[in-house]
Amino acid sequence: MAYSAIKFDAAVCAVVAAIPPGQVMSYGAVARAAGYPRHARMVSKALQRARQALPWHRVVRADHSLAFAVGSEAYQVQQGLLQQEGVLVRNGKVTVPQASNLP
DNA sequence: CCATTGACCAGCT
DNA sequence: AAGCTGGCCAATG
Repeated sequence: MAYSAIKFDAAVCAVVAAIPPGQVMSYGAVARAAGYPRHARMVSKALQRARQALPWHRVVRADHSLAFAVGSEAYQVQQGLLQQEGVLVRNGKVTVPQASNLP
C-alpha cells in the first residue's frame, strides 16, 4: 500500500484532535495510533502542514520533554498552552496533575 | 538522483 | 542517571 501524505495527515489530525485536555501523547504514540508505527518523525511534518486549529501542544516527546529547543518561542508558546490546559512543565518535562480519580 | 535534515525513539554504555 | 549511537522514513536541496 502506497504511502499517502494526505491520508497520513488526516489520520494524524484525527488522533491529535482526539487527545483529551490535560493529557499528552508522544509523537511515536500518535504515529502508532494513526496506523503508521515507524513514522514518529513524520508526525511533526504533518502537524506543520496542518493549518487547522489542532491541539498540537498536547504532542510531546516520548520522554515527556517538549520537542522544541528550550527557550525558543515555540517552546514557550507550547508551555503556555499546556499550562492553560492544566499541564505543568517543570525541569523540561511535562507533568500532568491527577487527571483520574482512584476507583 | 544522491545527500542532508528533522517538532523522533529504543537501546546501550 | 545521563549521554551517545544507530535506525527510522519522508521532505528538501
